[in-house]
Amino acid sequence: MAAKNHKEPKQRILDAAINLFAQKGFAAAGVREIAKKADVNIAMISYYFNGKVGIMKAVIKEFFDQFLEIFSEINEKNKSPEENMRLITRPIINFIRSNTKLAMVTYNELPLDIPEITELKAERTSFFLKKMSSRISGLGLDPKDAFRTAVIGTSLFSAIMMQFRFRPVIERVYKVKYDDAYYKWLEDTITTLFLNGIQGIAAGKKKQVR
Amino acid sequence: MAAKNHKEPKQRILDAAINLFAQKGFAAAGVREIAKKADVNIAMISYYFNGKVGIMKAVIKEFFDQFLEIFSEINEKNKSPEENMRLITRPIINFIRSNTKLAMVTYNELPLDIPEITELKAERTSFFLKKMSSRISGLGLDPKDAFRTAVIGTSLFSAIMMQFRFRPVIERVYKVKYDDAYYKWLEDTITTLFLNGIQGIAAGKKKQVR
DNA sequence: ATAAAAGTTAAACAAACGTTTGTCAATTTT
DNA sequence: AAAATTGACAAACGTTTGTTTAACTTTTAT
Repeated sequence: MAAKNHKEPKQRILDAAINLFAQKGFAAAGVREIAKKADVNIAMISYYFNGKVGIMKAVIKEFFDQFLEIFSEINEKNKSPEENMRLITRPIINFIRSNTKLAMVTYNELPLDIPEITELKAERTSFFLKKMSSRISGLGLDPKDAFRTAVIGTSLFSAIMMQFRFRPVIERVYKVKYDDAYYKWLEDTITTLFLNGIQGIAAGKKKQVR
Repeated sequence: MAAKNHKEPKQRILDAAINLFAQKGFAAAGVREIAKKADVNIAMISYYFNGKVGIMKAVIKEFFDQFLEIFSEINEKNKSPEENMRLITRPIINFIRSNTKLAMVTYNELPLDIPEITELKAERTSFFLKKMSSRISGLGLDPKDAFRTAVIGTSLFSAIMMQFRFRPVIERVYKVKYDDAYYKWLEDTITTLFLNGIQGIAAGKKKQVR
């Protein structure tokens, strides 16, 4: 139950909190539970984070800081549309795969009202919105139509996120393992889906059935 | 603050709970707050729902019961692919529009661990998964590839859901109002996006910019 | 009209909540 | 070596949590 002690206490608290927030939500995870899992005294939470919501602030900052760094900066003009689309889907999938709980906590708590965090959330979310919008507009859409590209960009992110949120059900119902092969397949599927739609998927019969 | 008294107490509790759950999440919403908003004594919650999680059970049941009823039963063979796609996107958008908070509560709490509800969630979610999968497979994809159509179906639902979860940010950043015109435009956009992808959207220049 | 059932209430329950206090050990600075 | 700062701890703080009890009123059934 207790955590590994080879990390700094502050980091141990953050790790434990992310795990518990992902499992039961921010409000349902108690500070005693977090402290126990982090193998740390309860008082250390206020000492390092100024209270429970301070942890959530740190979580949100960490997610957005890391996420906004994942894209290679430029869309190469000489690459195919599919390859350019892949340059968006791949980093998103890989990032969420490596930071599943961090992403799920942030995604889950974003629409919820936590008074002390409202400003931080609004600021980071609008930045996220613009980033996704600009990445999508590099695919041949009108850059002036930022609203449309924002809707598409958030749809893409949410669609990928959904595969992680529903992982337990999907694995059980369709007898699927979330392994390397699956993530490769998911990248292909999402890429084709968002580039050419369901008709694009139906046309590409070369893909094997899973 | 207090609710309208022309409804039955049980329904008032449910309405108040859905509103508060949507605003701050299940765990953060207290029974006293719910009772106050419903204009009902606290004890009535245990009386009608056997406690707080009983309300959540009722919420989940209501969402899935209502959602699984929205689709017209058959995909008409003589309609265009776009019209058949629209027969999926339109009811989803309309339903979430009319039941935004109910949908947001369910969507938000689904991945979270609430011990007494695990079974109910699993059962309903897998049913939801299969329903979405079968609807998508009617669009020209191989019905035997249920896993692929499930991924597409959940992506579609999540993409639409995202537009409601991010509504405050989107409205502010892009100066958009969520009115009839917006929902019509959203239906067009999501329909084209999932049927023909971003390239389909880029090709359809007849659509006006918002 | 009488009895039984259902609905409603205020008050109290123990348990859990997040935070803070005061004390002591360890480290760093002077 | 002395002083100051930082890190860590057990214990207690006052609230708030979800639930239940017992008394009471209203409605329904006999």
